[in-house]
Amino acid sequence: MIDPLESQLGYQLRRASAVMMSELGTVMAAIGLRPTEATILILINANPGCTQSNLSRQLAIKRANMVPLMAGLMRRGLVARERMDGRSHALTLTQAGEALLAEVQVLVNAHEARFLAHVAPDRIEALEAALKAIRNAV
Amino acid sequence: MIDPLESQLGYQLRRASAVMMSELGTVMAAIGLRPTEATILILINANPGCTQSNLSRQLAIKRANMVPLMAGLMRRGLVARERMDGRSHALTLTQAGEALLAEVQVLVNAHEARFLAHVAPDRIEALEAALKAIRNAV
DNA sequence: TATTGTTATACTCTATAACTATA
DNA sequence: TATAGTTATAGAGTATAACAATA
Repeated sequence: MIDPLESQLGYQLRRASAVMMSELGTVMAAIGLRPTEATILILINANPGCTQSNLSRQLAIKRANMVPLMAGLMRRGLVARERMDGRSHALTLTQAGEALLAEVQVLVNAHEARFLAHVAPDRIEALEAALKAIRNAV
Repeated sequence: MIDPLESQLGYQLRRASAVMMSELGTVMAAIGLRPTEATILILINANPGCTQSNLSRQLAIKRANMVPLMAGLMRRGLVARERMDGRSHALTLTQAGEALLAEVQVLVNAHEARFLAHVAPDRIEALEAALKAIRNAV
């Protein structure tokens, strides 16, 4: 089959991203997390005391969509929150959350390494720079 | 906010892809197509007489999900199909489909160029090679 | 007035199972 | 037995509008 999409950057980006996301989904399912939930744990750990709105802006997830995500993480005892100023809450990882984050980091690092192994080392810097440029193009 | 995700390839890939896809969605909406519908027109044009299953494999879209997509394109008179062997149909673009495809190509080319303009020329080859490598890593 | 968190809702994309009819 | 097309359905992810409480 002739495929003109092979030479389209946007399409190739979409397919490459889908491959990595799907694989990450499988990997994360082993510890009961979805990729998005894992990114939330990573961000709270790096920014203890941050709010849901902070996360939502950083991850480009609408505030409304953060609600069920956070509820799930709190229900599972991975994240705790404490009232800050009446309308916002400071988020932190619980001990269980920190323990799970350690597993997340191992899995994510292995996942990244697995894919980067297929990219020529002298192209990795260009790949990362190009992705940032595309993200900031708008 | 400290963001460890900035250094993660998979996450950057996802965000870059989301930016381009969202932008393409806006661009394509001007001619009443979603990005996926546009890719179908492109592939049928490059492979007249192909079947739904051919497209589904090439685009990594499940057969079941092709049904409403194709139904929509046929209802709008962009794609025609003709019985081949009783269980499969040969797909072709109608005249209206070809006319719309011409618009698609103009928009897609402009869209690609707009983003590639932000990537250093000597990195584009590395980017494309890396994306292919990632796609084929599984 | 603007922001935080929330509810409700809807739309797209994706996934599976099961059916029919054909090969 | 395998394939093409289909139906129905369920799960994610994402989008908007609107609300209460607070700043």
